[in-house]
Amino acid sequence: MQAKKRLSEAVMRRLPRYLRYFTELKENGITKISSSELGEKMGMTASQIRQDFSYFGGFGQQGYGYSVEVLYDSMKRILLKEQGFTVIIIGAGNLGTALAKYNNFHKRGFDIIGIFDINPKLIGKTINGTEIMSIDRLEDFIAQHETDIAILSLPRSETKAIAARVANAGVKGLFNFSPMDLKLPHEIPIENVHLSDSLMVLGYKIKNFQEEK
Amino acid sequence: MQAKKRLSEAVMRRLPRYLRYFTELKENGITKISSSELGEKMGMTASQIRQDFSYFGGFGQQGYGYSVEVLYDSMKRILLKEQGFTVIIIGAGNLGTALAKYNNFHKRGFDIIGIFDINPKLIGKTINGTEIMSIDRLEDFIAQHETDIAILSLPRSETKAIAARVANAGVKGLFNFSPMDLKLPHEIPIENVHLSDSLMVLGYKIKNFQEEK
DNA sequence: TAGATTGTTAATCGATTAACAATC
DNA sequence: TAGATTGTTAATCGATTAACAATC
Repeated sequence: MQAKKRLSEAVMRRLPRYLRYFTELKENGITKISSSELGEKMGMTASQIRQDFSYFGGFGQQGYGYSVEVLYDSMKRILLKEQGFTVIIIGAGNLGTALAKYNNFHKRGFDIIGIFDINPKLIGKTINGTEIMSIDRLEDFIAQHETDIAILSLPRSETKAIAARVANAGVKGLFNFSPMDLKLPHEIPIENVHLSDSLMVLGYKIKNFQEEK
Repeated sequence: MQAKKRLSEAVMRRLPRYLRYFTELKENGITKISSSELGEKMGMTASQIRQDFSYFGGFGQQGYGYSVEVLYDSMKRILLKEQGFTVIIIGAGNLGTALAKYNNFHKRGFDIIGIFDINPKLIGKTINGTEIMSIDRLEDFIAQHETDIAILSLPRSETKAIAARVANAGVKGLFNFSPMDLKLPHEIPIENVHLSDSLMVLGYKIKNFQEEK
């Protein structure tokens, strides 16, 4: 076991997928697995799996394989925070509302503690027990409730300004749904979900898949 | 100008981002740009941009740079279909409804021609002018309306079976929102949007970003 | 102990960057 | 024509795969 170089982006993006598979194995009562069995299941090489795990010092035992329990616990510890992450949603439109009601976030340890909108008609209503507040109360709320993540489900035109406000107020990371590359002066981690981009990639693949036949 | 080897996945995934920037340049009335200026704007090297474009034979003129008009038209032609893509949404829950109302898909040439659900209370209602139909009519509808893409915004437990049904019925690609890796017997292009995975990546980045300071 | 499978080092493959000749 | 900037070839970098010694 040894400390290795900084985890690469490629490996990091595979971690949630590992966690999904470990959860499934656990639920199915499987207690041990080898890198080659896991590779078969996940559609990747055994070598890559062992290489990935070695970034964390390795989770297995030579000659035996991996304990699913150890895999699951280790990956959870690596990816999640003990107390969970606190999340606010800014923009209670269709998408914001859908995300507020999306149960998988909560299951994974992401707790929605506040929702904000500019529309007076929405303010005061609740979604899944969380109140929609005026965007004016944003800084105030963040000052009073430690907030890890702000989900930005806003019109493109509003996104940059609101992103700067929450970053200044002390939010630690942004989950952005606007079709733009968000860059901030005050540097914090940002994850962009570009739905139209993904759909266009699919469209391109379809066009090419057809042509190949 | 020459036909080159098959476009790599990495380059392909950058194409929608190029299109976004070309659209913006056009809207701002900029008519020409060099690879170094574009690289600066997009946060990538001029070399990578020229290399990427060369997969399509190159869009520029030596000594001059690139015509924004040419860039925009070329990328649109590469990514989109003349008549647009036809899309159905399966699952009219919170997420499905939000996607049906999401204007950016339509702007990019993806037209929602049908919505399906199993819930009798929803059937017959319309979202943005599109009727919600019973899932029983799925095969029937696809047979009558050429359907490029099915968006799957369904419970995890339903996803696999419905995916197989639409693939069999002749849909050409799947846009899957369930937190699972969809594999089908009948091989067609699939794009997965794993929102929880992305959020976990953000969580991991936040944890590490904090530690580094 | 013998067999199995890891963790790690080495080899390969692919993607990005640098350099430069071609040419507008 | 001279200057600029492309398209492309070569060099570098990083990620994946293969091989194998360590060891349970």
